[in-house]
Amino acid sequence: MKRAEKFFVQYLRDNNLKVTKERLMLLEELFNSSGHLDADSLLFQLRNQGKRVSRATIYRTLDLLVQCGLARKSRLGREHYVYERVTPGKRHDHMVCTGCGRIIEFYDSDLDERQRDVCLEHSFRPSFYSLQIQGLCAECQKSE
Amino acid sequence: MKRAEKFFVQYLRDNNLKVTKERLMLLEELFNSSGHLDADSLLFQLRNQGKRVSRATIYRTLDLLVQCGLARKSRLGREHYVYERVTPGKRHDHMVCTGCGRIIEFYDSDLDERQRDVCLEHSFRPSFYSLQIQGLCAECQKSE
DNA sequence: GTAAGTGCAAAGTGTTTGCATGGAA
DNA sequence: TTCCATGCAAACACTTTGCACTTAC
Repeated sequence: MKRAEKFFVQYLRDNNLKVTKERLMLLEELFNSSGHLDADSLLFQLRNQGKRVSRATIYRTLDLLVQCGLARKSRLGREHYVYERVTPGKRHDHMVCTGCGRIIEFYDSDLDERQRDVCLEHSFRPSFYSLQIQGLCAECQKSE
Repeated sequence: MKRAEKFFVQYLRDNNLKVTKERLMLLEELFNSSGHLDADSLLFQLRNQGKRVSRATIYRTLDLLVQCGLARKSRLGREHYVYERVTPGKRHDHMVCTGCGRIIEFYDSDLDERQRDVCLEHSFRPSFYSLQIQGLCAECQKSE
């Protein structure tokens, strides 16, 4: 966490950007949260702690975190973007429930390897958390 | 194609819905087009043929086609929904370029099988075209 | 004739942007 | 003191909805 903050501050300095309390706040919140957050969840989490930021700043800061490689932004099958912290070396993929939006993280080395091969065949370069499986989670199957 | 139309008409009748020229038109257009279309592309393709429908009807009809299983709706990593015809028995998966939005269809039996296993392990039921790989296509890698 | 479908325009989402004010360096 | 960042509200892009009119059955 401290490491991420150092990295972020350095990145800001290197790019003539300013180190503001809002930016550090957002970084901390994202790194303290596990899993996938959208801009609004982040906003409400912060509000609950009495910290106030505008939506615009959230979007702008998250973009910054994505640019410097500390976060990843993706559209996991639903109506809005979700952000997650990047943990180098800890690869994982996602199952996204089209019923309730739940996101399951998993890792399977065979699948990972096969994915790599398939991508090579199509000259396609997979991104970091690139593979995603859509379907229904156990809960949603029950209530069908 | 005729088969799909018959099926659709039957579905409409069974549900006390009406068989309108707009609905048949949309079905035909989707089935004549290969690949993935968003609502607007569909609108413009039809306009170019002198056929006029409203955007609202397009969305409403596409939903209908999804409900009866003739089409699939998904958010393939970009800002809007895309629709594609369902071709039973012809499984395929998608690579989505996060650079330009291009969608590559592919099929790999090993990957498919492994996917099935992983899903079982998590009591997750993958949907029809469930697997998606995000990354950069060859073009977009060049122009980096 | 009646219920359902259509087009239009308005309202909804979630995200981005322009601009005046505030704050880090 | 100088830019850059912030908050606000307006703009955006895409999708959905309400309503008066039209059409299938």
